[in-house]
Amino acid sequence: MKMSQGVEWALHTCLNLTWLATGQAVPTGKLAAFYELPAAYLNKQLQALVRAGILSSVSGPKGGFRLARPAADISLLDIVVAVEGADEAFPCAQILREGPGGRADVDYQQTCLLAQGMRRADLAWRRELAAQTLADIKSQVEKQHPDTPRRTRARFTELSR
Amino acid sequence: MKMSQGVEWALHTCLNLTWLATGQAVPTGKLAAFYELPAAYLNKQLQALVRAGILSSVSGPKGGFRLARPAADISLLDIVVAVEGADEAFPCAQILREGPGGRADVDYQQTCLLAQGMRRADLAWRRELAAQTLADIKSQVEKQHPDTPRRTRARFTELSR
DNA sequence: CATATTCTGGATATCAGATATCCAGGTTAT
DNA sequence: ATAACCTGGATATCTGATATCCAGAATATG
Repeated sequence: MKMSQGVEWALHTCLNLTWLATGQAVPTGKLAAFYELPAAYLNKQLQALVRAGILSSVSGPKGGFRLARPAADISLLDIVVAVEGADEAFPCAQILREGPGGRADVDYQQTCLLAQGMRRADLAWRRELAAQTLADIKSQVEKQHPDTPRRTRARFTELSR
Repeated sequence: MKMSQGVEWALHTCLNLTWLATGQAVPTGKLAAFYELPAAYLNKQLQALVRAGILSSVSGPKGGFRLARPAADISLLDIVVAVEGADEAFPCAQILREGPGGRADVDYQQTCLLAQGMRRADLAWRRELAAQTLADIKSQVEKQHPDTPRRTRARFTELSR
């Protein structure tokens, strides 16, 4: 039941991008150096975020990644789904097919009451993640640490590559 | 973000046990044959359920497993935690330590606002699972399929080993 | 136009955990 | 005494996450 590490990278990277001028693109190298992450692998997550429409990419010198839409329109769920995939955590393997009265023509993923119970929890999880946007987190951080925007921008500037 | 297959096995196995006389113990072989599962591996999950106090085991001939407490006192969360472990799905790797102003003496798992947002969703998930007991599921099933108790007992009887 | 920078996507290697099997040893009904 | 059954450890296999590399395309700059 572990979520991949890439989710944390993606969340923090997207949050950092909220503190930059909207037009400014940041290359993978700088985004990775910010937290000393492996650049080539972080790039895979960034590509997933681009495919999901959360980031947009720019090729060439001065290229890189930036948020594709306002932070208020990006939920934590958007980012998690982009990196982890949209599948539910509970894999209903249709175990009931093998049980007494099991029938091949029934979709137990839908009818199995245990699967429904698990799905109910899964939906509550998604609802909670969808209710929180990057803009929410951003403003919470700025309230607790008012110098974070300045420090983040400064860090990106000083990172050589 | 996939949950292990064993969770589904454990959930259905525990549910099936709610339809047996409370004193009756069922050996691993029968529990596995019920859904054509690998017995030796299912046994590992059963052992985990015993350690969690959900099942109790009986050695020797006529031995096996039975519920250790009333179905109303066993939540879906109890079973999931017993098999999957109690860890949160979101692994906060303390990424902020490497960022600007990161300090080694701060527990970012507690203070990081993104980690808190993920934890909020995790708690909602657990709350939803804790609110559903085996007794709830059992009564829902019996409402939709009144012959399930009889059929389940019959299946256990006919399974040779 | 030439060059250097950067993204894209595929191929590949490595490692951890899930899945699965087996066995030696302990318990207990008959 | 024997056979059925659980326990826990050792081990094998397979899958997915982690990680690296490279060839090709896009583009800013001089």
